[in-house]
Amino acid sequence: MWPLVGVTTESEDNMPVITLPDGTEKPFESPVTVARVAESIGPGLAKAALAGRVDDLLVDTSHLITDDASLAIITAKDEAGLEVIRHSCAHLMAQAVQQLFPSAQVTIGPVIDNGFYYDFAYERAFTPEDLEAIEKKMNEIAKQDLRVERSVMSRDDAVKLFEEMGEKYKVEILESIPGDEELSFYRQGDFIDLCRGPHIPGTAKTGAFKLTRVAGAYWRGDSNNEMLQRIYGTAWADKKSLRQYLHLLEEAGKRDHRKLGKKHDLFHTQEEAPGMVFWHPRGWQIWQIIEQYMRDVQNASGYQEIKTPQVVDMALWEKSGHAGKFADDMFSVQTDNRLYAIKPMNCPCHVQVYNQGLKSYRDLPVRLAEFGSCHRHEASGTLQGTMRVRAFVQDDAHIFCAEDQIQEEVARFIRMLEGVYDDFGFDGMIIKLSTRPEQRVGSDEIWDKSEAALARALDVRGFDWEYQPGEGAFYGPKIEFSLKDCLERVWQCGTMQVDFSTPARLDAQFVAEDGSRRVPVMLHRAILGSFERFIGVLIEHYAGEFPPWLAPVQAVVINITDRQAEYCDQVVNSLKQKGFRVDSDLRNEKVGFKIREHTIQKVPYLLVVGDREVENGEVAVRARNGDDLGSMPIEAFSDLLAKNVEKKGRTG
RNA sequence: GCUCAUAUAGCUCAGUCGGUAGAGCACUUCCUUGGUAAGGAAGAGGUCACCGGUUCAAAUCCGGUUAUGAGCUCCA
Repeated sequence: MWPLVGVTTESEDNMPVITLPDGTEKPFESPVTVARVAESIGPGLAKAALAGRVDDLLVDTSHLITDDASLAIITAKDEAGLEVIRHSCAHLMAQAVQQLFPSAQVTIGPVIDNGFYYDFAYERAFTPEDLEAIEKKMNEIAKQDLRVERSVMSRDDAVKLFEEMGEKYKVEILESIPGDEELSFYRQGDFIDLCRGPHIPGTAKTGAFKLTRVAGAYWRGDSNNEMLQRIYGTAWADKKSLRQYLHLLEEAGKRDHRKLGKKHDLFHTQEEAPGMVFWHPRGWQIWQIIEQYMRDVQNASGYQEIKTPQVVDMALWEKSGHAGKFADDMFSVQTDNRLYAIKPMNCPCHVQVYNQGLKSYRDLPVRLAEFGSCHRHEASGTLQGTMRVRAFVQDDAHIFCAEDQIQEEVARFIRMLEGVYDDFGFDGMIIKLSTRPEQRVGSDEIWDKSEAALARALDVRGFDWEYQPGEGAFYGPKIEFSLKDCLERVWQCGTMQVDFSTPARLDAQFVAEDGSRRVPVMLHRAILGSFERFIGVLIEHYAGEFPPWLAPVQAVVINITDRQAEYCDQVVNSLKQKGFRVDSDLRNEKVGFKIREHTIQKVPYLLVVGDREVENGEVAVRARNGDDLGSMPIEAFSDLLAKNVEKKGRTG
């Protein structure tokens, strides 16, 4: 918390007065700036002050307070202070880059999670060696503690100034701002940048920073524009926080699903099938567990499972509108002079199933689910492990319902999704509601209605959620439910989309109460999203240490000498008959060796069998955290495991 | 698709100035039958991603292709 100070600019004897957090009043000599107030409270605070919050406005420490106000001194301990540091680091970096590479032009440099970046236009890409030099230069400038000064300028003066400096990109930005606006600029030494601020008072207060990587980025985020050089950095209040963050990154890297997928023998990919996954026995085991779990959940929630063709005549995709928009991203095959698409999605096929037989309003809602295998030719640069692939299976379902059923169906779906994420051990989901894009089908009235229905359904459950304006699909708004991977990257998994367009395009109908033919609304929805992505997120979430109900191998029976081999086989068979996933390890190795190996493989339980256990009909149970659970009869272990694997699944 | 980087044994990686390839683990065989995180010995294993160029000589330098990674753009 920062001290919250009341500032009265004019008291009876014409002197400003500040009221400290403890209530004491202090007369104050004009002028009242954030820095001087901090100083009057104490030298420690004066040194720590990075910015101020005057009423609700973030300002520099040099800001002059002219009216009665409440003032908070912002330090590095505040989230807002950290943002100021990061933003100032971006300026510091730009200054360093221009000193080292005078022909580099500046563009923009915002604050992001954990740090900042700045985009430069330069004749070549920056190298890791450049980064080192830039970071060194930044430290030098920081040491000089240059004053950071705010100034204001008219737009036209600013255009002139930046034109003289040869900063084409800045001029372009300035020219896109209305001419009558007065703009603020920040100068530190020889560097000046257009910026709202606030910024730190001097370059020595930039905290602890490190440049992390270079990357290309399009000017104005448009792939038709030239590519700029983006430098990313991370910045923190102090060295300790920076170290902690770097350590976190390192640890997170260890649970990368690609690394663990190899280590635990779950899957692989290879050059012959880019963006497609070869699932190994253990990985496929996990897949099947999840698929059966989802099947149970869906069955309990009123869904009917179907299966539709993989290869469908292009005509259907043209009718649905997908070919027009995504033709380049579809795999296709030409056979017998007929052009087919390998299905990129399941919806049109589900409508074909719905369309069989005339439906009555009494039949609605119809909920059709499919573990639908889809192929999309995603751009090569977007592929990533199992998270973004070209062949994937969705836990897809489409709900055909009447307009007045949307609300209830959405609410019902969200309950189901919450239960599923909970069962998989996820707590922090991120919810976004994407609204109408510029290019869309359907009337504004319908969009109003469906956006409101989705928003209401979220509010009813009391969720935190955000709008993503303009990000909806062309046929309707959508809710996206995302989970985070170990690197805090956000992956969209669940989705709920309202579609007023596809059913009509594909001639879906139902007979209403009054006997008229009407078009149902279609809800597209998925909880896992794709199995590939969801399993990838799961691997990272659990760092490969799956809970017993998901573990591909739940227990390994280990003998000490050859004498117990036969008994081990009996143990494995009896546990397998109960439906558990159990392996034996009868290799001619020492117990310690085998225990080490299976512990590294994160097998939940190791069952050690020596002569003693054979004699008593027991197994010695060791948990994967190293705990010795003692010897127990096989029955007792199977009860223990059963308790740990309690049937997951909720009814929506 | 764009920018940059990377590609060496099944895996993780080393390979200096351009001179015909190396480690650990894994694998095979043998010895060892050992009670809770690595027992010992021997052996086998590589067209250095692919195609081309420079050179007396290329894993190494250059160009292209493919794949992968980071980011950007995209994501029905």
